[in-house]
Amino acid sequence: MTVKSADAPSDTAVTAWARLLRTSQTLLAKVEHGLKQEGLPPLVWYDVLLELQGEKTGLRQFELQERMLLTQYNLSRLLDRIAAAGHLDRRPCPEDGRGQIYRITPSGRALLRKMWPVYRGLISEHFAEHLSESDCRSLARLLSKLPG
Amino acid sequence: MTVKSADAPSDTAVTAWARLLRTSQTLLAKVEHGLKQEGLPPLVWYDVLLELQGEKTGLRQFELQERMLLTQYNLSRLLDRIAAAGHLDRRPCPEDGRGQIYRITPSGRALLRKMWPVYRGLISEHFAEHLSESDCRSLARLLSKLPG
DNA sequence: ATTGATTTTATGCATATGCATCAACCTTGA
DNA sequence: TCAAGGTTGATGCATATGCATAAAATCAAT
Repeated sequence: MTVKSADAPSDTAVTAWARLLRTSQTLLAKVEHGLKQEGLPPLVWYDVLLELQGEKTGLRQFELQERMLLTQYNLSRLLDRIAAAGHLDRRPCPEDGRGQIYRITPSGRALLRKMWPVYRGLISEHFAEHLSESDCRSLARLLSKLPG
Repeated sequence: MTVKSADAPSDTAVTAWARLLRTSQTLLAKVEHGLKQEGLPPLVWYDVLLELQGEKTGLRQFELQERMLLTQYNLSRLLDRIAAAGHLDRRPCPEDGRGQIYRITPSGRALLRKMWPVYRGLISEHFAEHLSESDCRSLARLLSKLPG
C-alpha cells in the first residue's frame, strides 16, 4: 500500500501555517462579532445571498454547494433558515422533481445592502488598515498558490 | 456619538480578504478531515496539549484561554472532554479554590506524539508543498501585520 | 419498459457551540 | 470583620453542526 508523502515541512512553513490559522480565526471572530453587535446575521448568510444576487434564474442547492464551502446537510438547513427569514424564495424545479430553485427576494437584497457597509467597515478596521496595497496584492498572490 | 471609521477598503484589499477567508477555511477543513480519517481528535485538542506540554507546573483554565482562541465556556467543556479521555490531569489549585490546575498526562503526551506525524504530513501536503521557503517567510511577515 | 445505480435533498440523533446566568471564591477598602 | 465588587469557572437551555441514513427523482443499460 502506498502512503501519501508525509515530508516534514520546514520550520518556516510551520510558522507560516500557524500564523495563517491563528490570524484567520481571529479576524473571522472579530468580523462575526461585529456583525452580531449590529444585529446582523452571520457572514455565511451574506455569502449565500451574494451568490444568489448575480443569478437571475436562481440556483439549485447543489450549485450553491459547488460555489461555497459547506457540507450538503449544513447547506440544506442554512437555506431553511434564510428562507424562513424571508430572504430566499424556494420554488420547485421543473426539470428535476428532487430539487428546488432558490432565488433571492427583495428582502434578501435589502439585507445585503444593509450588511455590506458594516462588513466593509469591519474589513477595513481589522484587515485593510493594517496592510498596504502592495501587501494586499502579495498576500492574495501567495494565497492563490494554495488549494481552495 | 462617534462612529468607528468605516472607510471602504480597496478592491485589492477585499480580494485579499476573501482569499484569506476561503483559503484558511479550505485548509482547515482538509486538515481536520485528515486527522479524523486517521481516527485522531480535532486540531484544538492538539493545541491544548501542546500548550500544556511546555508547562511543567500546569496551567489554569484562564491562562490557557489567554493563549488560545476559545471562549470561556467552550474551553471549560473542551477541557472536560480531553480530561475525560485521560489526556489531562486536573487537580485543585492550592492558591485559588475556584480553579483547577490542568496538566498533561503521559497519555496526553503520547497523543501528541501520535498526532504530530499526521498533522505534519497534512501541513506538507496541503500547505508547504505549494509554497517556497521565501513564500512562507513572506506570508508569515504579511500575516504578522494583522491583529491576532 | 424495467431494473439497478447514481444524484439530490432532507432528517433523526448525537455532539458541539453560543448565550445568559449562577455559584464559588478572591480582593479591596472601609 | 464585613460588605461590595471583581474574577474564575460551570451549566441550563437554545441553536447549530456532524454523521448516518432515508426518500425521492433521475439516469444508464439492457
